[in-house]
Amino acid sequence: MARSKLKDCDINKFRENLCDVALKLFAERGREGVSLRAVTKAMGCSHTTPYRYFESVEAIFAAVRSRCFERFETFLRMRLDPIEDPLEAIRQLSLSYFDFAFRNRSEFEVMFAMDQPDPTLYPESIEAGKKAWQVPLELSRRAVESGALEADPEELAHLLWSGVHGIAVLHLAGKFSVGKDASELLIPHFEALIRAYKKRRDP
Amino acid sequence: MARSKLKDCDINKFRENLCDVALKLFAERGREGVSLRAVTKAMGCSHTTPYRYFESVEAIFAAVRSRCFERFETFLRMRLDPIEDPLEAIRQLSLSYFDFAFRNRSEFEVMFAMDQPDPTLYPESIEAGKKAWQVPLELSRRAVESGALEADPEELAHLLWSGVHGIAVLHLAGKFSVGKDASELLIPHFEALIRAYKKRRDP
DNA sequence: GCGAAAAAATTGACAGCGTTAATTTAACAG
DNA sequence: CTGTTAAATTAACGCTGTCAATTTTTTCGC
Repeated sequence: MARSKLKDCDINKFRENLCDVALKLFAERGREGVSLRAVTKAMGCSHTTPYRYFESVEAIFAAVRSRCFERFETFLRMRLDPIEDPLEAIRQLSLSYFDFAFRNRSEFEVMFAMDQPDPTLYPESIEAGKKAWQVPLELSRRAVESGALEADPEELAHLLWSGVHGIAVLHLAGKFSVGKDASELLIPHFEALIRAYKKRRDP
Repeated sequence: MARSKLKDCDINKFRENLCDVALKLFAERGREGVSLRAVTKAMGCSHTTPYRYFESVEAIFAAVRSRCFERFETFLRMRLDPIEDPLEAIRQLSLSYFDFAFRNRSEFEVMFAMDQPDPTLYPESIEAGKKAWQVPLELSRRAVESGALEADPEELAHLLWSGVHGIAVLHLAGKFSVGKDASELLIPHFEALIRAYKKRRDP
């Protein structure tokens, strides 16, 4: 047994505090403005202190990523839980997903950036992502079980998720600068998906 | 008139050469391995020379981005042009889009990263993006005009694009690590879109 | 409580990054 | 060849993450 004088509680306290500060800086300065040195300065400690609690700055961002996924999931559930009608809930998921991405841009970026290190290195981060993924999955299951849609719930959830995600990231990357606004695509996407998986009267 | 001794030809020569080297480094070392200093070292000039031809490293990446979009468009057209059937072409677009993203990851990242500077600062880059965007748009138009599908071509193209794009970026971000493989989603996505926009016999 | 041992945090240094200013080299006209 | 201008270079600055050496703080046996 490692005779560490550092109790788990203290470790987590520091890590949580660091993540809190990082999230605050995200909101204030954006992703670019958040570095190891910037965060530690905001915390009031030296820039090497985190190395006692994290392996590297990548590990730090992985922890922050987990927090973001938790916040993301909470945000979605808060909006979707009150909605009873399964299809209306799916519609609202699209809008809420985009809404979060738009209003918490930095968090969204750190969650879904393409230049992440191998996620399997940070299981905690994967776990948080999986938990958030349950939201669209549960919604799809509900829609299928209620008889509103006819589909493999997992496939439906994947298409719902990736479709909305594509709209969100293309918007954030500025690729919709011409023509349609991204938010105008959310409803057509929702409607097309419903049309594609609507239960037919007679096959 | 600016009495610059630097002919436009020479300017473009340098810029093109720099982009070529950057693309080569992309393939060799990935996006992370490409910096101003790394590129200039590979070119055999000092790290400040590009400042005579570009305003900043952001401007450099904007130029590289344009090149990537051109290569992307060429790649897609090469695969799609021989295909006559409009629906089969759309199917192939999904596969080819993903294929490019998977095999030219760094280029795809620099094209679609969420942390890009305001794209309106680099009109050339926007223009290249718009040109590539014509590919799915033309395909959608063809599918509608041929009577295979019934849709607003622009809306259809947007949903086709964003759907496939979402699958690609979620895959590259490692968010499909559990369960389904990304490429298994491309066909369901294609089929759902076709189902949603298939012309009905009797309305 | 005190001194020794261990833990935690700090400082200092390093290589890399983008950027700017000062300097040197190259090119060209008269 | 000379003087002027363009082009490229070197030097420096502040920033980044990381590692090693050092100092401060905490803990524990006596």
